[in-house]
Amino acid sequence: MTVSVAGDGAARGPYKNGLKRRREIVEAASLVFGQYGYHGGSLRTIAERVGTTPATLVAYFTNKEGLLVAVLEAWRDATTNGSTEHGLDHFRTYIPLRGDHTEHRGLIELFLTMSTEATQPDHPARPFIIERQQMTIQGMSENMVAAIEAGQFRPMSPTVIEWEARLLVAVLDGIELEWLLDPGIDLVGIVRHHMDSTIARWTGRPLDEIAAETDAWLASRGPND
Amino acid sequence: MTVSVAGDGAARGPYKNGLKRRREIVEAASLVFGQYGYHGGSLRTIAERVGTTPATLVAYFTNKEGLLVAVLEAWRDATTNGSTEHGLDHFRTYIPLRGDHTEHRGLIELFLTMSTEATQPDHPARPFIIERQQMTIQGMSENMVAAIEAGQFRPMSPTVIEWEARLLVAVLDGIELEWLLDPGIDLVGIVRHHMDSTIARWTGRPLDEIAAETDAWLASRGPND
DNA sequence: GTCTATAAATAGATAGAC
DNA sequence: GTCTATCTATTTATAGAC
Repeated sequence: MTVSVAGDGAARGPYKNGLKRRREIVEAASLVFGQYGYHGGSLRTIAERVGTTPATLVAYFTNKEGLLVAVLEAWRDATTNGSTEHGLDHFRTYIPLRGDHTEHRGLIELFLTMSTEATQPDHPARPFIIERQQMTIQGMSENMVAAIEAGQFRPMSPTVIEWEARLLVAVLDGIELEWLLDPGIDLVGIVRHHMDSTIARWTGRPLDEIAAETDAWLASRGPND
Repeated sequence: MTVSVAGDGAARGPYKNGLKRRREIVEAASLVFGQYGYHGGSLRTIAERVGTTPATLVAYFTNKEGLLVAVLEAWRDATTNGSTEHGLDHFRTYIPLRGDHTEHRGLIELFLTMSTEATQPDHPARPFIIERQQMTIQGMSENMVAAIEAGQFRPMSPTVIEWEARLLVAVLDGIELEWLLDPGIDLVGIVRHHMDSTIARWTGRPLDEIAAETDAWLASRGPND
C-alpha cells in the first residue's frame, strides 16, 4: 500500500531522472503541507510549484496520502538529532540545533502543523508523529539516566525523569511556535538560557559555572559544526 | 465590519431566540474549527451539527470569517486567566487552570490549531492570536517585576524576565500539545512540578519549601474554586 | 513519464420563497 | 429567521492520448 522509496535509490534504469523529480515534489509538498496543513494544501498548489500537474503527482505517489508519507519520511531524515554526545552534553546539542532550524522555517512549520493535526484520531500523520514524540522522550530519558549514573546529575525518580523529559519537549516545541509567530525573538538565546538553567538545576551546580562550560563546549565544536 | 455581539445581549425583541441560537452555532463552530482547522472546517459540517443549513450561518455571521471572529471572541472570554493574585502566587494560578482545561478539550484544540495556522501572514486569526500572546507575556512579566520588587524573587534583567516569560508560555503551550497527543499523561502533575521548580529557581529557595507552600495555597482556595 | 480532459464530490456564497 | 435551490469555484482522482 505504502510506496517505500527513501534510502535505496541507486539511480539505475528508468529511476535516474525520476528520483530527482521525486525529491523536488517532496520538497514542494513539504512547504505546502507546512503552510496550509494536509487538508488545506492541495495537489494543485504543489504541482504548480514544481511545474507539473496533479495527475503526475498521483502517478508518483498513488494518492495524496502517499505523498504525505513521503514528506514525513523526508522530514524525519532531515531533523533527527544525530548527536553522538551522551549524558550531560547531549542536552547542550539542542542549542545549536535550534540555530539550524531557523534556516529551514519550512521544516518547523511542517512539524508543528502535522503535530497539531495529528491530534485527531484519524489523521494519516498521527502514527508517525506519536512514534517520533516517544522516541524523543525516550532518548532524553536515557541520557538523563546516564548522567545520573555518571554522577553528573542529582538522583531523580523515574516519574520525575519522565516529567522533566516531557517538559523539555514542551519547551522546545512551544518556543518554536512562538518563533514562528514572531521571528524577531532570539530563539537560540532563549533555548540556551533554558538549557543552562535546566542543567544547573539538574546538577545542583551554580548557573554561571554551567554557562561557562557551555561556552567552552560551543567553542570546541567550531562555528561550522 | 466586525459584528460585535458578545456581552450586551439583554434578550430583547427579535434577538430573544436569536442569541441562544447564536451561542449554539458558535459552540459547534468552535469544535469544528478546533478539529479540522479554519480551512478544513466547512460551514456544512457546522450547520449539520446545529441542525440547520449553511445559509443560516451566513445570515447570522455574514460569512465564514465572521463566524471565526465570533468563535475567537468566545474562546478569549472563556479562557482568560482572570486571577486577582499578584506576584509569586500569580504563577501558581496556572496549575488549577490546566485542570479546568482538560475538561474542555475542544478549547485547547481550538487554541493550538488557530495558533499554528496563525503562523501564516494572511490568516484571519493571526491578529487575534498575536495580541493574545503578547498580553499573556506582558502579564507574566509584570507579575515577575512585582515579585522582584516585593523581594519574593531574586533580581533579573529585563531581557531575562522576557525570556523567562516566553519560556513559561512555551511550556504551557507545549505540554498541552503533548496532552492532546496522549491524554494519558498527568498534565496537572507535570505543570505543578514545573511551576514549583521554576518558582524555587526564581526565589532561590529550596524546592520542598516551595512545594509545601503550594500545597497550602491549593488547599486554601478549596477543591471547588 | 507526462500531459489534457474530465468525472464526481464538495466548498463558500447568493437568490428568493415562506 | 430559516429554508430550498442553485451558482461558481475548487477539490481529489481517473481515463486515455502521446
